[in-house]
Amino acid sequence: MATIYEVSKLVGVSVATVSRVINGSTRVSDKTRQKVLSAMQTLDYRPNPIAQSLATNRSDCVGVLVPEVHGPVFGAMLSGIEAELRAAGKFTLFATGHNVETKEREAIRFLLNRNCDALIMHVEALADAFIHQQAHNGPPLMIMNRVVSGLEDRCISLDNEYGGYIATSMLLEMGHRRIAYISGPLAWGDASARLDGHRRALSEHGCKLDERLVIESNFHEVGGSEAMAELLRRDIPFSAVVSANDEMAAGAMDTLRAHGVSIPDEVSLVGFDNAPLGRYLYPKLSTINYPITEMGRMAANWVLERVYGNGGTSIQHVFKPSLVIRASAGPSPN
Amino acid sequence: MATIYEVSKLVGVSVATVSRVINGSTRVSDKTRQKVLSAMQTLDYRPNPIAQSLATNRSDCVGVLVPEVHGPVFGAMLSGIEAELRAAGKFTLFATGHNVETKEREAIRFLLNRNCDALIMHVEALADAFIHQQAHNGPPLMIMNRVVSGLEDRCISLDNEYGGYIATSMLLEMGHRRIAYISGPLAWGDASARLDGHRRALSEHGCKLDERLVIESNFHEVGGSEAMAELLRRDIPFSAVVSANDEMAAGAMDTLRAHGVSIPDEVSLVGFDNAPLGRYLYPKLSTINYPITEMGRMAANWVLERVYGNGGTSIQHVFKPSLVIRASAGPSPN
DNA sequence: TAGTATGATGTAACCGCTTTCATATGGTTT
DNA sequence: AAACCATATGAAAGCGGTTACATCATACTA
Repeated sequence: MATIYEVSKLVGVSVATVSRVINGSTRVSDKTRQKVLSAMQTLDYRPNPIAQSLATNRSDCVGVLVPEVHGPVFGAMLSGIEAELRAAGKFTLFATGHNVETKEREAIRFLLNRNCDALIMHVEALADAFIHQQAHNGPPLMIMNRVVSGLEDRCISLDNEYGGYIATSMLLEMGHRRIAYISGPLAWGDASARLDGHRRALSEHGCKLDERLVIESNFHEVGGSEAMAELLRRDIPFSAVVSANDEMAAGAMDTLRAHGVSIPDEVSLVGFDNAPLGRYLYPKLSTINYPITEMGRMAANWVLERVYGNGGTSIQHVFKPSLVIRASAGPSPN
Repeated sequence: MATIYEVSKLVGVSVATVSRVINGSTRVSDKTRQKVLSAMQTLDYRPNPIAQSLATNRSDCVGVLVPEVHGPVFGAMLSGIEAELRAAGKFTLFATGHNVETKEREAIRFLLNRNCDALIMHVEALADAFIHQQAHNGPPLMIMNRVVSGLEDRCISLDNEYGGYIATSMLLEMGHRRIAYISGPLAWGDASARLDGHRRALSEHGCKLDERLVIESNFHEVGGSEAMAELLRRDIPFSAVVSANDEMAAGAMDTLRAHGVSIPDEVSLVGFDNAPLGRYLYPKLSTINYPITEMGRMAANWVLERVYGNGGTSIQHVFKPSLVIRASAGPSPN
């Protein structure tokens, strides 16, 4: 690989001048610039990014920390982030944290080790205090799907409460009155916000919440399945169920079918996230759209603007979910 | 951030000695090593990886090029790669190529720009010739899901022919004799190999292939749906269908249901890939397992061994698919 | 006891680029 | 014509490490 020295030698100028051409400085005469450019072409010269990084103390790398690489939500988020960053010539470095505190910590260390210019992270296990500290010491931070108080301008999140609200509202408007709810772990902010939305919808429609119809589960398919089994066991009538994510809805659907309950004729079902799997279920799952790809893009744009001074996309911190109406929810049978 | 100079100053040795400690060279006395280590601790010193890269001409980054970041197959592959590389302290840099030649080329350039020590790529659009050239000039290459002749030792792939073979064999053993086949684009190696396996199974069981029951589609859900519609339109009897991937099987299932065909009572259905979606379909999809995560791990291990000299995992180039038996396939009704 | 391995450490060049500061050149202004 | 300015370019000092080579004790050999 040719170096800047060879280019400068070929043209007969100093490396400083070549560097100026590379970096688009105006302080180079047109004639020289042309000669340098053509020499770069001739030698198939490309600046060594490592050397540039060392000299400028920038790496052009953005670290992305997610619980998992795969799965509908994180995959889509990564997709959005990668697309934006690459379009701007920046590199995406990723690591997984598996929602385990030690692993998340270690992943951050790992990414910082690489001198990332910024970090975009989706962490569940780390305490707010740690995030604050990180935000104040390290490189700029963008936090996904979580609102850390005092760092609101660094967070991009979904209005989960509103999502829970519209899910339940839709069912109420279809005439349902007894609506069960399968929640995620209430220790997690998104899960509890979604449930809050459910509560608000009920109360705004003058419907009182029967606590026995709320089950806290774990966001997994099996959990949803078990939660539904428990609901049926309790033998309290309900004509609709909201599940705080699509995976649990899939499990719930399985259990309902196993019990011979027809969807949506006897029981309506609404999920949350608009994961691809919802389209494969039978009947296809009504759900709440979670614009995670755009949220990823937005995070990337924030970084591009804030760290690299590219463009001026105005940044949106809170995204609104929306209804996705499919076959699994219908009018109340009563 | 502390530098190696500050460490050397604090201990009162030269930077060379500190560097030796960092790199685990034996040529340092125990006493000195201890002093250096504790000074590093005191200063919270971590070597600057950029500077190390510049000096050693290694980046500790492995570039990964996939068509898409999300989706069941690539997500799972990335997962395997990232896990292995990170365990070894290497960084994963990724880029997407969208199966478009210009984009794949550009992505490679992008990754090489970053001085990746190795490349793991899943490319569809690039010609063998280009890959050969890349393999001979650039850093070590690992090619996923494709066998490039002359570079077999750089490829990790699935025995697609065998997968097609066992899918159809299973149906034959269940008594099916008229088996339709929905294929992926036959220009792609994996799609045509899968169909070859189907052919072999039929002929080994003394069953002759009715070409009218083979439809070339596009690996997408809608394509599968349309292919099935076409099969039904042709009105040639069949009691089972093999789909060359799960997505098309999902589409096919939809169409069958829309036509009131019961699965598996009237028609058995088998997919390919063992994507998560298969578990969500109703009835749950029988399919062929594609051990993509392990293949990703294997690729990463190859890189670790070949490029970084870590460990000696013996490398497996061709993986065998296996049956996943679920509800969508049953005995022939005849 | 002089001669010689051997192991620990230091010196300094180098990796490829950026950037500050100094210098040269030619054109304006007065 | 002297004084001044703007502009293009070069020289050289970093950035933070690695490593070939030199040096210096120390211990061992004969």
